[in-house]
Amino acid sequence: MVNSRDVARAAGVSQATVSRVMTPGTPVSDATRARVLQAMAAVGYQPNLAAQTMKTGRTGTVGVVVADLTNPFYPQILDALSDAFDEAGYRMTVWVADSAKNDAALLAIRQGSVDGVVFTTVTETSSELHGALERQSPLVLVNRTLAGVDCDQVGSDNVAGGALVADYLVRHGRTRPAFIGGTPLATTSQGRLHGFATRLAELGHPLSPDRIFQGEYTHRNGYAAMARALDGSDAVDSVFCSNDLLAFGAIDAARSAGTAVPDDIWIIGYDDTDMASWESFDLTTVRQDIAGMAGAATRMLLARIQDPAAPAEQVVLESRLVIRGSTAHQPA
Amino acid sequence: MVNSRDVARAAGVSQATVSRVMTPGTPVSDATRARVLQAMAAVGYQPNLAAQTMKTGRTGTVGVVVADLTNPFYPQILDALSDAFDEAGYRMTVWVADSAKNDAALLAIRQGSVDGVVFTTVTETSSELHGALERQSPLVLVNRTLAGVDCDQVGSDNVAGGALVADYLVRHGRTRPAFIGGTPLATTSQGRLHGFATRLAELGHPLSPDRIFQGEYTHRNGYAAMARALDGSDAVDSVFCSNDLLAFGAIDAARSAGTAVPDDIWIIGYDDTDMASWESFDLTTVRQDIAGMAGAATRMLLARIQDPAAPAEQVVLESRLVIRGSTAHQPA
DNA sequence: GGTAGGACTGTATACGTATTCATCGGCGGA
DNA sequence: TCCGCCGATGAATACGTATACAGTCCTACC
Repeated sequence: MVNSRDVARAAGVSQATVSRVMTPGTPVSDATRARVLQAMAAVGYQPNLAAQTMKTGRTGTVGVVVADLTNPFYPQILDALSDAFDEAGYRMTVWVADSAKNDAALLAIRQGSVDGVVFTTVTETSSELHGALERQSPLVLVNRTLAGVDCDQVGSDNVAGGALVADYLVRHGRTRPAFIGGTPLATTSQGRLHGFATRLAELGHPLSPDRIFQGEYTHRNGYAAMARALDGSDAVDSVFCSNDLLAFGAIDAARSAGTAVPDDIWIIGYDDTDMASWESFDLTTVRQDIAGMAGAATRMLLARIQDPAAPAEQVVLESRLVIRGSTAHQPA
Repeated sequence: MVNSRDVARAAGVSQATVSRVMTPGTPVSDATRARVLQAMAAVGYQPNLAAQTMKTGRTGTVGVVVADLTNPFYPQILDALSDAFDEAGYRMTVWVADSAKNDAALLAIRQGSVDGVVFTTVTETSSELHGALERQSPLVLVNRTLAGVDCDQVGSDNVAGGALVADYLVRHGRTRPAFIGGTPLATTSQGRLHGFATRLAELGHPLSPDRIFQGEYTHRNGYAAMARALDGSDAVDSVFCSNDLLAFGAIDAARSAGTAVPDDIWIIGYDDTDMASWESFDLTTVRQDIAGMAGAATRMLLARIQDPAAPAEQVVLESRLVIRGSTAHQPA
């Protein structure tokens, strides 16, 4: 492994000068700079990242915890985060959380292997998380947020999103909706249910508990819940799924059962993933600004790394309803 | 940041002993070990990864380059790789390749920020790649492989897979197939097309060039290609798509055009991603052993890191046809 | 009972870089 | 002409860990 000393020898300068050439804002004459750069190219020098990290305490790497890549929402946000960090000159380490990988990510901060972490899937307040916050470790919660936790968070207004759907359904005479939600541990699902149920009640069509189905955020569960909803004695005329993946499962279940969408039943999702616009699904859904979330998260995390003691910032993005074929197009 | 010296002071031992406690195979008395472990817990010690890396030259991190997370194949393989590396005690850095991220990954090896890299999406032989191989950098090609390049590779037998499909179609009287492929730069698509066309010719039903559509591996392109295929004057009775994502697009296009699947046209994909089994698609497809590929890649990369000079290994996994509803179920 | 050897632990050092401190030369102002 | 300042560079050091080396003590065996 060729190091800066080798370059120095080749260029006839000291190791310190080689280092200076790579550090902006340090005085080096044009002549020596040129000589050093040429020597670097000649010997194929690459600075050793571990050594740089040890000296500066910065790794130039951030971590991202994502759950369940089979939910297309996460690849999309990962994609957006990747672009954003890339542009900022940061590398990105990914933990695919099947269980308690959150703690692994927090550990990584303590080990100094990442400068900060983005969580996309926090479910509860672990003691590890609290510890990390007390230690002022740079971290940002995206998507799933936690009320009452004093740290940078960026999410969308799930309550408002749920209310949007309630408004839309009732306005079009769909007053017997069901709700298919993700795990109750997910704050996203909680918020959407809450906003949905509350607004329905306000509009005089309260959501009965036996029309609420909850489980993992999977296609399979969306399918199973929909099957049960269709089986119920009372006729459900619409279904609000707390994410697109569940909605896809629900659509598939309806299709299997011979129930027509949207003629017999309306289906609405949440996220507006790319797949929602595919003809097979053509899903009416609440659009989340995924790129906006990723952009805000990146900005906030980098700012936090700069100044760990700054006051926490909480960003809430607007959501809006995207109407497609899984609900009837009513000409005004 | 608390370091091993702090632990040593707290435990009343030398820094070297603290280090020994963490290194298996070094002699430490039970009493000291206990005292040190207790001190570690008391002060909240976490070893500094950068320093460890600098001493040992090993980072305990591997890199993975994936392309296009919107193709469900990649999340699945990423998931599998994540599990495998996790179990092996390695961290995983992910590059989401939108362009020339391959070079970034190779650079990372030279910078010592990863011990090795898995490529899932190599398209051509860059000079960077050659340079890395000459430098004996540990790297493994998965999925897309390169003939004539002397390095560890694991892929599936795309030629055989294409032939499987040809056999199946002709056996069931579908003799006017079209082929919708990914970019010709992708060795996977090349191989599948080659196996498909060759076997068709052998069976007396050569694939005419105007029934070959190629483009990016996207839903959109699958849709567009299918639309054109349906527009053609001669009646295409089946379509082989070189991955599932294209097939989903093709199914959507057929659905939009009012062409019934499988009654009017058969559609076959490649990969057997989870989504292929969703009722909306119910896609006959060539199953790739994704977990097997990930497992082999992990094993090979770690072995390569152990011994960079070992002879290169090339693994080819079997594929098999999974028959579903997008082709007619013919009772024997 | 003496000694060899093994188990354990402390001291010292090196990994490759960034950065402080000191040195040197040149240049401008008085 | 001389002094002082600044730009440019080299020498030296520290980051936190792993490990070679050396020392100490104890046990076991002759």
